[in-house]
Amino acid sequence: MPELPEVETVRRGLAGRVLGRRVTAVEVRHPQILVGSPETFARAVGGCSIVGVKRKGKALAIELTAPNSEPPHYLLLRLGMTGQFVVAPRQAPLLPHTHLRLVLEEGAEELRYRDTRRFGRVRCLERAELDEVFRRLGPDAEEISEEEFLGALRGRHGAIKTWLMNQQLISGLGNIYADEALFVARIHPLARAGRLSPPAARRLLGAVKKILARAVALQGTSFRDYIDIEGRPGNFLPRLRVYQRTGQPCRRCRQAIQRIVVGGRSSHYCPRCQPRPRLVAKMRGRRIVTG
DNA sequence: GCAAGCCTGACC
DNA sequence: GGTCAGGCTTGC
Repeated sequence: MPELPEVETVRRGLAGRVLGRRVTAVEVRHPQILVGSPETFARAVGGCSIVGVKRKGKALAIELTAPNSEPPHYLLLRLGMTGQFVVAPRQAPLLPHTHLRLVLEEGAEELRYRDTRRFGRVRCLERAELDEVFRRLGPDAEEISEEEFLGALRGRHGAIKTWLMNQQLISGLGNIYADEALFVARIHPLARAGRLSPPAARRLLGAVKKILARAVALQGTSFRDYIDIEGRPGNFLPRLRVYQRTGQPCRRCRQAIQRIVVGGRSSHYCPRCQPRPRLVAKMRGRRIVTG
């Protein structure tokens, strides 16, 4: 599932591979993955040069300039759950679920968007619209400051796991890295976000950044479908400590990893390393009673 | 029938 | 405003 490290790997791949190249032809094979009409999309994108690739959270934006020097516009990509964006030789066989082809200048290669589940979306936007999309996202999880992180936790009554995956508060984390960060920070996924102690909150921020940096360095996690623009899987899978390891021994204490559902999403954690915070509250209550 | 990210809409 | 449930989609 493409989260920040996977999207960043795609961004770097594109920046090193297609910058400066022109899109000479557009083929929309499945309009459902587009926001807006295929005709408008093809007209806006065809003939443009790729001049930049930006990312915020899991959102990827390819900056395009038209030959007639109109203001730049952007291709916004959200890979959803099974989206793949690859550079392929034009004559390479078309795999099933290939929904979009962007032919690159000289005609030997093309960019292809593939998406089995079709949860992803591709959209062509003007600068002001992209700014609005990015503005609605919380600070990028790689760049968020301690002040922003602690401020966003304040007053939140929901579970910390759900909070980590709320893209309006902090952008870039999905189910994999949210579970992994909570394990590293030794915080139970059901702990109330706004009730984390300042040390626990700082520990969580440190864990988020550490996990993301390591995953980016290893080109992300290929749990199922994720590949980079050259078709290569990520290398972080063997480093996962809790995600999808239900019943397997914790790498720290050997206790069996448990799975619970939080906010409708499966959550994996170690019951010994990530104890329920409620116990602390009970003990505090008893201490007052026994004086 | 379940899993996922993200959007929409219902509810307080 | 926050919070939660439902729907999209298809391979397992």
